[in-house]
Amino acid sequence: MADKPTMTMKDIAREFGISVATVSRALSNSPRISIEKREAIQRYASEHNFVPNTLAESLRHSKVKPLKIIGVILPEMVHYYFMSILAGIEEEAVKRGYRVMVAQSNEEYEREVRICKSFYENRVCGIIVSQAKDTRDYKHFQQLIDQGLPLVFYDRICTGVDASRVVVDDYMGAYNAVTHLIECGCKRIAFFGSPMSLEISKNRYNGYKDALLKHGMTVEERYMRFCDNRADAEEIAPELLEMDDRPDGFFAVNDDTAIGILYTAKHMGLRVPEDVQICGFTNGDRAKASDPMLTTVEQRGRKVGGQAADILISKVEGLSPKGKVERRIVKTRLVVRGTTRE
Amino acid sequence: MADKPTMTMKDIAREFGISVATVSRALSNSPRISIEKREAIQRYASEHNFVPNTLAESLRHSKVKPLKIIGVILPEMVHYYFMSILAGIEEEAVKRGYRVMVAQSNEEYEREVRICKSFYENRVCGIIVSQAKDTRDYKHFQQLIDQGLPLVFYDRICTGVDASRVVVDDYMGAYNAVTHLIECGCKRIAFFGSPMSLEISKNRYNGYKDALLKHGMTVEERYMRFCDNRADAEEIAPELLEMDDRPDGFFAVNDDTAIGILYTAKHMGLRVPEDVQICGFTNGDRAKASDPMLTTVEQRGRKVGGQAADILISKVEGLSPKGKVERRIVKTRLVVRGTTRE
DNA sequence: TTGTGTTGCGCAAACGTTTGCACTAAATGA
DNA sequence: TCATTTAGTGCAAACGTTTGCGCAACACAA
Repeated sequence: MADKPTMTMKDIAREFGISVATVSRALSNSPRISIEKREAIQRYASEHNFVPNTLAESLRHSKVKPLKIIGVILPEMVHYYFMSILAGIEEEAVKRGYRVMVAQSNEEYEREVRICKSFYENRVCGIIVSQAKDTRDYKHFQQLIDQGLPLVFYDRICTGVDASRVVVDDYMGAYNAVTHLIECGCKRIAFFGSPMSLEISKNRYNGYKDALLKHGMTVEERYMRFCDNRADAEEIAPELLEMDDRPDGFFAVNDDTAIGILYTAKHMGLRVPEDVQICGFTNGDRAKASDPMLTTVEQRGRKVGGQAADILISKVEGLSPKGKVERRIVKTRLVVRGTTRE
Repeated sequence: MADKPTMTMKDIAREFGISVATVSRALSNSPRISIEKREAIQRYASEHNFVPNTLAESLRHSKVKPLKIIGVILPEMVHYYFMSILAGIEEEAVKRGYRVMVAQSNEEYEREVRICKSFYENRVCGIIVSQAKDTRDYKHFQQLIDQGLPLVFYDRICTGVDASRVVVDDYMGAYNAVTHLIECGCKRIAFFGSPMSLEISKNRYNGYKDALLKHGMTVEERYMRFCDNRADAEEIAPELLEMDDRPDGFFAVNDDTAIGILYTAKHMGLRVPEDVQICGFTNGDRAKASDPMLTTVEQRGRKVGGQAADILISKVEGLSPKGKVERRIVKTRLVVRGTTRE
């Protein structure tokens, strides 16, 4: 904010009685300037904290130098996990001298495309994105990459383009959660998840399945439902809970759904965790607000965001090759609370 | 993203067989160019969607034109109210062709100062901020204003500088909440709030007080506590609940605290809402996750954010005078759920 | 002496605008 | 008729860099 009296190369040139060209070359370390003069000029410049005029530089090169701004696209903002990720990105970014520009796609393809375009025009140095549910076409992402902008996906990775990605270990998260339920004595564990079109649903389902098989249990269709929100859970859970051999354990794809199951069970007169045990996924604000508090898989949004930012910045700064695809997997952590016995 | 073959004034000049200067003047509508030529040039330019090179423009004027980027400072990101506000800002911004850059102060003064500086250097067109709890000194804000950057405060307004602000109607929110408790039959209503140093605490307290007085009740010191989080609430609430004439109603400054009170009461064997009624403030994720669900004051973060962005953009675009201080108050809305009888 | 390099630096054009000034031609006034 | 105004346009400098090219000075070899 301090208003620099804005010194130019001309000033330096005058000071040394030399030409601007020489100053320019000295500062860019051209070997065509004698070493003594070069150093003298560089010292003088840095002492008087000379900073080259970006405008002129860019104009000359007829291309602008990318700013230290990371573009982040969230499917929606008011969402615990996404906000945690944003927080993680911001922290890592600040640490390394970057800022973040943020936008929400509202899960709409059209919006996502517009955001990409706008980010590009605003000259962000790279983009971190979780694609909208709507998105089936990946041209807008590919274009960015073609323009040389590094791209990193998180959470919902894009299968259409080959870019770096960081996701949470959904498989192990689910595997551990279900194993925990089994260890707490559950014999019939239900699965409430999203349709398998999303990578993460598939992974969580596989974790669920493998945990069952590993412990000699069978995977039963009738204990599985496509359901990923509370309203649906409250509608669907009674079907299961009224069965003769009703599930005594539930693994839900997120906390919201888990809480729907929890209260449905309670209102049906079942005790949690004595009669029914429940495990969610996320560990957001809700998890601690329920009664009993929710056992859940901590999704480590901050960590995910931090890793995504790290990958991106490393590419931007050339610390790691731009083309190289990095895939990082953040470990989840089971948070045991009141909806499981232990 | 579409790579324009980047046409310059020179191209236009060549096309018309005139000089660049004339083109420049024609496009800037100088009366010194004959009207026919002016229009012809303008038509040609827009038909070939010529867009002037910002770099050159800025270089010439030796000052850069502000970008359409709004800087937003949040005390912390992972916080329901603040994310709602951010979402509201983003929506309004997008609607009007702006983008948002975001940073969190973590409630630290130092960080806040650095963010302001960095935002300025990144040439945001204005800043929307809720000051950190730490902040006692307002020079950094004043400097921004002095540099001509519009500033809008939300939530925690800064008393040190005279800038536009948008806050929620804390007074009426509290007043209505407490009135609701009274109408539900509460005779002894406790108040759990933050210290009165913050404007918002004072307002909520006043709303509480006036609602009591208005209904012929008295304000009793012993029913009031400085407490604004769950951990403290769980420690403090028992004191009150063990009194002979224990409160039968609680008004808490946020949902977190309210939930602390709720569960403390339940664990002490009291029934909610039969024995004790509770009302919170925020209406975040937690509010619907508790059992029973929390009656609370909806804080309308999206609306607050939208209004803040509106004020800011109007100033940036000169629709409203920059110097004028706007104060907007967003109405709250009482959301009645299970922790009050009605 | 001439030829051939090498070293160190400056000139000037270029990037795409804006703008003060000057110039021409036509119109107007006395 | 000549002086003055006016309208319409172009020249060229300026903004702060970068960079191809050329030039001077000197060294060294033949």
